This record gives sequence, C-alpha cells and structure tokens, in this order.
Amino acid sequence: MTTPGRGLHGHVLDTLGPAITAGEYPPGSVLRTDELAQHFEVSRSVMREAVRVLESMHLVESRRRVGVTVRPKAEWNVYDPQVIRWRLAGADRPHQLRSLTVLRSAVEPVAAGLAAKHATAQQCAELTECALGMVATSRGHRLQEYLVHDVAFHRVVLAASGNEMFARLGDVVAEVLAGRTHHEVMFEDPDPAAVTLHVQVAEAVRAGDATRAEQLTREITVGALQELDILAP
Amino acid sequence: MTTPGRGLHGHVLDTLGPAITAGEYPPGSVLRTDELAQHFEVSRSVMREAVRVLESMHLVESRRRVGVTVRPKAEWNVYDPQVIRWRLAGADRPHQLRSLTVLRSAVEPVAAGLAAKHATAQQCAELTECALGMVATSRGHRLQEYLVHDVAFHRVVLAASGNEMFARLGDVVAEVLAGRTHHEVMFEDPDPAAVTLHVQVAEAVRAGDATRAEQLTREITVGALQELDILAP
DNA sequence: GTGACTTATAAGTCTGACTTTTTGTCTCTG
DNA sequence: CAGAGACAAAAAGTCAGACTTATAAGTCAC
Repeated sequence: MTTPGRGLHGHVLDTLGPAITAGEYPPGSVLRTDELAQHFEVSRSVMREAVRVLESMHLVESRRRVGVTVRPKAEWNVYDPQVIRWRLAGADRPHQLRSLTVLRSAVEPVAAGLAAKHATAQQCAELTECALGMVATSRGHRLQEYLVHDVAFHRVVLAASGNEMFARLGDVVAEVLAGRTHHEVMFEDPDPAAVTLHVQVAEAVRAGDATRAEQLTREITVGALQELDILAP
Repeated sequence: MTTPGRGLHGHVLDTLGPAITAGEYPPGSVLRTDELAQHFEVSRSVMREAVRVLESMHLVESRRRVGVTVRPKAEWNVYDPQVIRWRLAGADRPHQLRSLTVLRSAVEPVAAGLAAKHATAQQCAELTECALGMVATSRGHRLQEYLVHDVAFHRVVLAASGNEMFARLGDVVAEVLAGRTHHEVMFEDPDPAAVTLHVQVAEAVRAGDATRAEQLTREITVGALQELDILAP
C-alpha cells in the first residue's frame, strides 16, 4: 500500500485515523491540538499537519476557539483510499466490505462493457493471461496465488474501460478481494463457475462483445454479493 | 460548497490545487516548499500544511532532498470532492463531465433498485415531492428552479439506497447536473420524456418495484449519456 | 568502471512568541 | 427580567529562526 508513516505526521495519522474512523471519538467530539501534540509527543507543527490531512478527508473540522471537532460519518470522504483502508482495518470491516461489494456490482459490469469497446490489444492479452493464471491456480489450495491473478484481472478490466473514475477503483477492488480471501468466506478453492466466468469475460472483451462482457461480469458480481448474503432471496 | 479559503493554507490551495489539476505543472515537475512559500507570501508552516493536503490527495509527493514532485494524473484521488471541483473549474471540464456521467450511468440505476427496497416512507414522500417540483418547473424557461428539484431528486435516491458509498455520490451528481444546466447543453426546457421518467421512478420506488425503478433510471442515465454524445450509435 | 566516502541540499522538526477569531459571560440599561 | 453591548479568555492560526536528518550527487581512490 502507500508508504506507511513517512514522517512523524504520518505516524500520528496511522493512530488517529483508525481511531476516528472506528468511531472511537463520536461525532461532535472535540479534540485540542495542543493536547494531541502532547499525547503523541510531537510538536504542534507536526500535529497541525496531521489535523490538516484529517480535515481534507472531512473527518474533522477545525474551528477557532472551539477546537478540532469530529464530523458525522455521513460527511466523511469514504472514497479516500486511506479512509477505506482505515475502516477495513477496524471494527466495521464487514459493513465496509458489503458497501464496497455493492459498489463493485454496480460499476464492474459497466466497466467490462466499456472495456470490450476500448481495450487495447495488449490489455486483451493481459486479461487472457490473468484468466489463465486463475485457472492454473484454482485448485490445490493456492488461494494466495489465485488472489494475485484475480486482482490483476479486475484491475485490467477497470483500466481498459477507458474511464478514469472506474480505473481508480482498482485499489478498492483489490482491497475487497484481498479481504475476502484473508478474513471472510473462501476457505476452500474458488468456485469453478466463477473461474470459468472470468475466462469468458476475457474472451468477450477480446471479441469486442460489450453486451456479453457486461452480462458475464454481472454474474461474477452477483456471486460476490451472494457470498456476503446481500442478495434478496 | 465547502467554505472557501478558511485560513491562509486554504487560500494557497485554492490557487495551487486548480493549477496542478489543470496540468499547469506536468507530472514529475518539482516544486520547492520555500519558493512556494515566498511566492504566496506565507510562512513555511502554512505552506507545509498546504503541501500535506495536496499529498493526501495524491496530487504531489514530498521527498527529502528532492522537493515536492507532481504525481501523474493516474494516481490522483479523483473521487475527492475538492479535486473534482478543481477539475470541473479548469480546462478538462468536458472530459471530467463525461467521466462522471458514465459513473452516474453505472451507479444510479443500481442505487434506484436498492432504494425501492430500502426507502423509508419519508424518503418516498420527498421523492414524489421532488418529481412534482420537476414537473411544475419543466416549462417556461425555469431551468434554475428545475435544477434544484432535479438535484434533490437524485440525492434522495442515492441516500435511500442505504449504501453509504452511493449516498456520498450525491455531491458529484449535483455538480454534474449543475454543470450541464449552466455550461453545456440544455438551453431550452428539459426533455418532457425525462421528466416523466423521474415521476415514474418515484412511483416505482414507492411501490417497491426494484426492477422497474432500476430500468427507468437506466433510461434516464442513457439520456444523459446521449446528451454528451457518449453512446455508441 | 566500481565502490566507498564526502558534501550540499531541501525537507523535516522543534520552540516560543505573537495575532486573530470566536464564544461565553458579565454588566448595563430599558 | 430580557436584550444589547462590552469584555475577557481560550484555542487555533501565523510567523521566524535554529537545528536535524535523509539522500542525491559528486569525488576520489583502487
């Protein structure tokens, strides 16, 4: 991930960020810069820089004569990769994982459809390579290697869509997939049907069949939703 | 929007942010904190805080002995509302508007489907109210008033989806709709068909018909794509 | 040319003094 | 007693200067 704690203010953020996103300080809580600086044993300058970053994420608001107040969750910049990471590391990890999976289910099919239209020859090749890698590692408890190919596959699809907003969701998808492998369901080998679907998506994109690529990807994401019991019966 | 220029570092950001996102400093450009501080006539402390914020948006990277280097566009946190606003105010506004509209077309239909399942009675009422407001202002060059209801409508749908990631896209959609009314197409009254679709979506959500709500919203977003000539023939 | 050593550079950090805004309170007045 | 206005305190905001540290780049010996 991003270089952790590069500098003192980074170290402060590594502690304060998770604490705030975990709800340790309820909305409206007031923090004092000086007290925080003392607590973390850093200078006020460093503390102020950390507060500025939290402020830019809309986690807190700094006002004169009152202090640094924690903002309600609804105002946080939940698309900030740093915030996502903090929340995934904390208590509402399951909730966060569900939100992100629903987001995936909306975005990825459309992205796959666009990829079928815009993917370059090299991207098609990469996609096929990833799919083959998934097939090769889909049996024999090689979950770790499988994950690498799975993540790469979805990254390429999002990038090949040609839409920068989709492309930037690559990191998010990576976190979700990694989270699923490491902490949630998926104790055994991946579902063979899912693996097949990935191969077929790669084919559809190569063939330029947008409708088919979209539909197949929708099936993949439906599977992801079902794994988390999100889908209505 | 967010309070502009709250503090000196805010003023610096209001100038530096747009400049960077506009590509005024090509990727790899090196800025020196001291020089910037002199140029903006602020102390180094203030300048450092501004740089920290830009760093948290992944617009720049600060390294010892080298300076503050501008990161390639592909690494920017393009979901940061501040970054979106800066880019919408700059040269690649059209490009940004297209990216965001495609994102809308992926997200909003799914959000509407979820809203049909999760919307509260009050949210249904608000939705109907917005739709009626749109109808009432859809004729007679009352674009400004129409926009207010339109934005409110989409905000409620996204919020009613019950997914926080969707809900936080309310601001983005607001920017896109406002941009469309103010600077792009839409010189005359809105398309009557679109207005009708909004009313029908409100009905579908109230009736709990997820499939219909999703399909109708998809038609709305298809219209938005066509306005920007994005859709393939 | 390769490797170890030195040096210059720009960011990083700390401290202390000072300024500014805001809010809560207190008083004065009707 | 209520409302307006003056006052004081609190906390963030700003600045300047000295010092530390990492590191890119240049230098020298081999």
